[in-house]
Amino acid sequence: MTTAGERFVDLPVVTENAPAPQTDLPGSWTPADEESAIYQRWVDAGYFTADAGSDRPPFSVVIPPPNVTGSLHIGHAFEHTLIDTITRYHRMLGEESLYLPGMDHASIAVHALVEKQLRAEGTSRRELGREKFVERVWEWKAEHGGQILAQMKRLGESVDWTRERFTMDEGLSKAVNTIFKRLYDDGLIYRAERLVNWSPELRSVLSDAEVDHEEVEGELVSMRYGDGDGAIVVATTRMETMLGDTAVAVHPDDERYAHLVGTEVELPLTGRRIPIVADSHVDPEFGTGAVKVTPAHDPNDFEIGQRHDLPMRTIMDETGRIDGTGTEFDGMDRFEARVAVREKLREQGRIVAEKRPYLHSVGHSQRSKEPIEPRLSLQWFVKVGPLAKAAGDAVRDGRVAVHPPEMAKRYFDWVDNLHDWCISRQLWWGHRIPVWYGPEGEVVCVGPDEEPPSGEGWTQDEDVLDTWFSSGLWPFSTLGWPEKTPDLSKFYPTTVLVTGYDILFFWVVRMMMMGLYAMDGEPPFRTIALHGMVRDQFGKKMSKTAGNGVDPIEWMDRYGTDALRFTLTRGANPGVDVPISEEWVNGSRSFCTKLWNATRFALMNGATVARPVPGAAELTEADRWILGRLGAVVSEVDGQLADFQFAKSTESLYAFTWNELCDWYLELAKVQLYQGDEKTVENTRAVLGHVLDTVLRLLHPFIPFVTERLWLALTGGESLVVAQWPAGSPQFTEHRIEADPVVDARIADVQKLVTEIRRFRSDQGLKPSQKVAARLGGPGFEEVSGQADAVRSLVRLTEAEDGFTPGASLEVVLGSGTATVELDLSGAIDVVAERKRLRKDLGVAEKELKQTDAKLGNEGFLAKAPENVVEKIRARREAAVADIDRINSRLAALPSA
RNA sequence: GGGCGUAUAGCUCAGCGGGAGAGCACUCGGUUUACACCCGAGCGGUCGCAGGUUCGAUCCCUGCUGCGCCCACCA
Repeated sequence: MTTAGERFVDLPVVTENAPAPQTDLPGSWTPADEESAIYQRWVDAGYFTADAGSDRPPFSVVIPPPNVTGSLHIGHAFEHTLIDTITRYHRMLGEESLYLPGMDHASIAVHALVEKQLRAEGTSRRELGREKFVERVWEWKAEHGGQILAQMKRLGESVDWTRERFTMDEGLSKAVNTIFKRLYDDGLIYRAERLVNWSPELRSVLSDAEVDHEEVEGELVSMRYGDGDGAIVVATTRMETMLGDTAVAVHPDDERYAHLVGTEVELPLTGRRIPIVADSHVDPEFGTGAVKVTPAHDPNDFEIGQRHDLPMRTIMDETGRIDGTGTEFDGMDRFEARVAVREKLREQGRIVAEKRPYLHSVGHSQRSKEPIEPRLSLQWFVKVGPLAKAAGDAVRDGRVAVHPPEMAKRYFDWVDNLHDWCISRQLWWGHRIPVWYGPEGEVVCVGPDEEPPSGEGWTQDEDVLDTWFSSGLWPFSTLGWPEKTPDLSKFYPTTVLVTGYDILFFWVVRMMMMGLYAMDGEPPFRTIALHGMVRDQFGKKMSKTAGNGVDPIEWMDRYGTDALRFTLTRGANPGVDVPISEEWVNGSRSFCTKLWNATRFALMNGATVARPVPGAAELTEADRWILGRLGAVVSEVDGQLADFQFAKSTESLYAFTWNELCDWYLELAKVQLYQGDEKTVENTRAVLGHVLDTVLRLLHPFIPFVTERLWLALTGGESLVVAQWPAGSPQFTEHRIEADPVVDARIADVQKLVTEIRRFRSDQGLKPSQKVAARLGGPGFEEVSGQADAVRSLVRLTEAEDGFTPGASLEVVLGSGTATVELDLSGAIDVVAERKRLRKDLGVAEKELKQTDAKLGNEGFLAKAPENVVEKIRARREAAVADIDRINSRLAALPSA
């Protein structure tokens, strides 16, 4: 992504409707009272509404559509904060920015929810019938759906509410239908009988992506098929499937069984005889080296069955009950049957061995959590080969960037190994498959503007499409595709997709495939920015069962939205998980308060943006220092934000605001404001105004509310939302004061001097507020004498009067030389404390001398190290020697205890 | 089973070839006229273990160990 400097566009200067600047602020920021009004003002002003007709360069991003059933959890809050931060950044850069909101119809999740309600009412979706059920779902949506949208307002998201979309909207349904028809006509959608992932609870097929593998405790049971010489022992974790066995397989090279291959063995409990076949898939090392083969209920066995032309015996109905085996087990649930079959075989003395518990991995339905059942079934599939290749190539050839780049490998792993995608679901809520079957077995795929075939015997396919089928179209279906809308031409491809690495496979790959296909090779986004998962303060995954889940709404209530947003972005390194805890949110609130108070101080002291900052020649060293630092921070933050380095950019801003602006500049400014001449006071007010104005702009994408409130008070501008981003803008670069190394060194010396004096005072047990008479001098002090008043003020020293006799003295080594501080301590100094401190310093200096000596005595080092490094070490050694001398003479001068 | 990542202060993490850093926590001192949601000072680490490359390794390489994640059809 480019930075501001390269892509700056002028924003119109708006002054109408601008409130007058305030000179005073309330004592504290109360987010709960102000946020909603500020948000409403933004919406009313239309700041978030993108204009497709604008000639500014576009920026667009679509929300990863949350489930209509969902409410805002911490993961959303995180993702949405990042998206909103990027969007606000681009909007301030002057780009025509669209952040498009919406929701996903979440087929399976909605079924689960509404069916649960129906159960509570003593009915079911099948009793209700398809039409009534779907009606019922729409009612549910109207009443309870989309809670999350209101919560997004709470989070301050600058989304374009005029463009809100839902995957079941008319327009989006049309997009789904259009692309289905096109894929069908291109031969990329087909119907086939396959062994699929079946969820008995949903009574529907699931795609591979909707199946999670979990380690579970089962049992591995070995049992004997047949008797006498022809007997063979096989092992299984799923006893009940033996009812559907149609063969036993052994490895072709396995000599133990060579004599049995080609023979038949009697399958217990059924009376059927099944063949023993040789297949190289079998691992002779595992178990007995003989495998029971159930082609209709196991993917491996299915393949073995195909190779050996074995019959497929389906032994379960769609609810997972044993069915059609003609045994006593018919009608039993699969788990019930598992036990029953085992016990029956035990009675017959066929159980040879049992291993319990036996840990193995079993596929579970992601939604309903029950173990999936492989099942032979007629379903619709997308032939992903050509689509996946295009999706891979788009990243390979750089048309789409993956951020962080390491994640691209994972992306390739997926697109290169994708199996055909099962898209039909035996559900009712969703986009119904637009295929009609005729009385003579005709199959017609009906396009969006076509009439379905009429007449006797024509019926539409009962199934709906996988939810991810419509989500895959999201980046262009939401912009009006298949119509050629202004939105589509202005905002497609979207600039960036921000999402978690956990759905790279699920969703991102699908959008890539669909986008490239539907939009003639134009990818759906230029950059894929992947973020991590939110975790608790110990890095543990958050979950309800672990009890470490958190409610972002509660935190926003308690600490303010900005505090939550700032905490989330502070932890957001690209692709890395984010730990969060309430303590840290509290810390972020402190930062907002600090910012508030700094601005309040500035306003109380007449800070203004009305007067431009004068040139460097008229400014004090402190002014030039803070302005130089400000310029550096502007560039830093701009680069980091353009590169999705959220954590680094907030860290830069935090450190600058707190540790430089507040801790040092504001203190130095007090001296200028209270003791300076009129000119200095005016200049200081302008510098304060400018620095805060800039910092508030930089912080606005992260913490929009408090910055808006403060900026309006400070500048009287219309709104930060549409204010200019400082980097790259002429308004800011023209008068920019570059960092000056001499000035920086001077201020660094002031800081060191102040810190050393404070340390001395602290060691001596002086109360921080107690004023002490002192004489400052020495060659080093001469250099910083311009800041003498500031130093005295910062460490509570008063000017020594004539005839002053120091009780203690202190030497501070500065970059420009040594400064001496002589203090009247109104009595003897604490010799013990002082000696302790000096000894400690001496130890540090001696260690330094030893280390540098070792380096400088090393010939290899002198020969091969770069000159500047050697110089640095020499300087360090000299400084250490000087320190040792100084400390020793101080020690000698101390009165003995 | 395959792949990826990670190991730095009590906690969460930056740094990634030449002097160990931040925030929080902790200790001490503070009602300094923006801020106790604050200010100042301080304590705290042989940078997972073992080798190697280098004048020099927390940083690069190899191995080991721990942790995390993703993928996977071990009956």
